[in-house]
Amino acid sequence: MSQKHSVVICDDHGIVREGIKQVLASNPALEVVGEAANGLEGLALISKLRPDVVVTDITMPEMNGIDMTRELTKEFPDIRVVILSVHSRKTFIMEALKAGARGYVLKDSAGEKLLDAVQAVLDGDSYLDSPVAGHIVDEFVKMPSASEPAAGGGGETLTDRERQILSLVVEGFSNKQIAEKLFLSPKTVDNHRAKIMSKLGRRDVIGLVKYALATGLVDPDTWGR
Amino acid sequence: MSQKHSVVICDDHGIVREGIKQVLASNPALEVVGEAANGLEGLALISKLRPDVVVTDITMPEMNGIDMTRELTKEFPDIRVVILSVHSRKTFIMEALKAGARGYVLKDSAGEKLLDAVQAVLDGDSYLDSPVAGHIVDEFVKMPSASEPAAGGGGETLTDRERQILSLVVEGFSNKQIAEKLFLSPKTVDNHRAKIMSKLGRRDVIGLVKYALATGLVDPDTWGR
DNA sequence: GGGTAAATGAGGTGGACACCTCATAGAGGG
DNA sequence: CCCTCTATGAGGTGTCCACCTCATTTACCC
Repeated sequence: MSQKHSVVICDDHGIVREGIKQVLASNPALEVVGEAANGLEGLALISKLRPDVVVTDITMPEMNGIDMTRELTKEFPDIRVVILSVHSRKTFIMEALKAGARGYVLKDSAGEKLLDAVQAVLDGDSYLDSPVAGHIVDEFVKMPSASEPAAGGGGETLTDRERQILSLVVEGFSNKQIAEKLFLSPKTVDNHRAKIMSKLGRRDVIGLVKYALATGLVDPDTWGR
Repeated sequence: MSQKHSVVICDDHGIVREGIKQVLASNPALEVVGEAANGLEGLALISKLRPDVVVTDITMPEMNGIDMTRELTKEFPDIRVVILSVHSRKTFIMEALKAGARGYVLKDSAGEKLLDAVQAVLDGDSYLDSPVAGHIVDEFVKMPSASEPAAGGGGETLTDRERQILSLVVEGFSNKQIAEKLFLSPKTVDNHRAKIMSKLGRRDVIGLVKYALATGLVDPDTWGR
């Protein structure tokens, strides 16, 4: 008899975490061992707790769910990630899967789908919500043998670090604040920033914000709070 | 004892509805009698079921939660409405209260607050989540006299010129470009800009962009590219 | 092992901007 | 008629940032 499978939940809204917890509770083989409100918190918690599965939102302050997933699967390839998001756009799904997520469920869907997804990734399978699966199929059909899709739309691909810093810039943090947050020199942040702008062909912060909103790096709905 | 109080839930995300239901289930005096995924559905359902309380999101397709509340309280003044939202902006809260909502809880908050809010409105009271209450207090403090503009730094009314310049700033134009466009001295634009920031209590361009998007000064859909 | 890319960091320069005071001129209200 | 609000403009100061070059370390790939 195998013991319970541990789950960590990441979402910036308390009510949503509550909902996920309650949904997962209906499967007695699952145990929620921790919760985090953003990607950075999540990473810290997960590397401490080493859960079997992580259920995470995409749009979160500090660090988004996709960047977190990317870090996570790099360091702990055994941990399965299920993305639970409001976004059904192809770019999100592609990014999430490339980052290493094995499950993708829309928040519109019933709780049962989340349970199925968690079960699937625990079995080593993948699970895509049906509207999501449709988009992915479209994508592969359209792709002949492309080398690099260069997701993010703009032109060049940003590195992990660059995306992370970009999202902090767009949140409104200054170079100095970002440097303190990430334990870097302000000069390093400046350099990353310059690289980002050169890659994206933008000349100011507003251009970066537009890029971030257009590509969904930040959520247009909750960003403007 | 009195019989159970009936509740209808409106939210466009299944998982969130699930969460709300589970939270409310911990109070045995409450019974969720129906769910809707948008305001129109909600209105139809509510006029059929006549629940004691409605718990609703703001952002929903077809009809948003505030418009729904307005219709609702006009037709059925006895039905209490609790808003459950991600938005902590004053404008949302004020609109919701003016529309007739008696409770306002942020999704960031713990589920317990929602239970308290539902209990409060059932008792005929009002309930405002603490960060929300803070904003409302700001609003009333600001009202009696505008003699102290610098102190609060809260939301004040912009003049036409200020709004015009703000929208150009948010579009990404520099002070110099705006000056040329409006046949002004760059210094004048700078002064307006300073006044705007002082009025809105923001310290950088990103703050201005957030304000403009949140208040609809620029169109979130077309702005991003 | 050499090439390439990413991440880190430093130096310097100029420009844009946030923040301050001050001044003037017109519109509107008591 | 004064008083306030708005719009216009100027002066100055300091900070942050965009843009440049250069250097080091790590890592991955052929």
